[in-house]
Amino acid sequence: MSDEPKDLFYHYLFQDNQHLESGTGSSYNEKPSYNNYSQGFDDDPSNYIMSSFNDQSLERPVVYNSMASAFGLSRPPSSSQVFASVESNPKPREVGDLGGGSGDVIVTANSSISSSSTEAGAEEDSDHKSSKDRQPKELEDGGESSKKVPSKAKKKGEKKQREPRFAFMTKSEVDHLEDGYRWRKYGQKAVKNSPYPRSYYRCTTQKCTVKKRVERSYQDPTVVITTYEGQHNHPIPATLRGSSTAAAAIFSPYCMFTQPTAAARPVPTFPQHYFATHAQIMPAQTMNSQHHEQNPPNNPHHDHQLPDYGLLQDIIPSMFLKQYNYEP
DNA sequence: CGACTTTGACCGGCGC
DNA sequence: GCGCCGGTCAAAGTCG
Repeated sequence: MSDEPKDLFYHYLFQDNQHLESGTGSSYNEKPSYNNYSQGFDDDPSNYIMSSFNDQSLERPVVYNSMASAFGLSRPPSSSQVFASVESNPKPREVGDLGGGSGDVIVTANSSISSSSTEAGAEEDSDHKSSKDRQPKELEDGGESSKKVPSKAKKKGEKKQREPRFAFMTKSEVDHLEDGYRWRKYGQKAVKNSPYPRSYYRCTTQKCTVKKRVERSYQDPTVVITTYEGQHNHPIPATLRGSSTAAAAIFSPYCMFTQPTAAARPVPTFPQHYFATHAQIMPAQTMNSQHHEQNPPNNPHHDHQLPDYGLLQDIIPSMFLKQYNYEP
């Protein structure tokens, strides 16, 4: 990740999501002011996560079972508060960058969501297995080690194709949030200008190429940025080691997010039940004020102060349904 | 013993 | 070409 968002253009969908304008990319300077805990993202390059709402057909999509199924991605992590953004069809670029399109969705919700990865048959492939054509360190004299070298990968000049990505900014005490899938950590890197490392995970299911990155915002350490890349081509594992998250997931036609799990130890910021049945897109200003109010999470009056900004399915372009073969 | 994490090395893209 | 940086590999270590 770089110091600056480079060529990124982004567009905050919640600002004009009334008319569902396809993001043509407002400039970097037009970003809105943010609330306390998300203001860190303003300066965090990781925050410049795009979604490409370039689809022309913006007819109302059908009900989603979950964002995961809608996008064919992993479930968002369990947590009390989640900001999300989508990158649908990213142009080839450095994997570290989160940029790509335009349009940004911020979703707040409590907790983990229902699962159901679609059989989407994603564009299986690719870049990860072939990613490297490097040689093992010690292979010179053709010892047995040379066998370890898998293959050659891509032809030269062939740019990597990036899987669609979905990023969540989550207020949570734990870095790696339980999301129902099993992950294997395959790397950790220090993040430039951040005291917090970035961890790289890969889905442990065979032939599943989904990856995710987890890092903590350096400006607001209470916020975790989780980025999913790719689509699961399998259901959530029936049994999850040390957790019953998968089994505990609540499936509702409208529900993306379910009750928090103990594993996630979410920080209670919103009323626990408020988002239980509605995934909501909320303007940044709203989150702003809510945050500044600092109402206790279980204040019953607080519930009524939360305006309804509509359901997620009302603003997500139908392109995702098509792209990921989602069948309602 | 298998599954998973840690960690240093390596690779490739990109800017200068 | 060089250096920086993000991403990945894979050997070694850890854990249950």
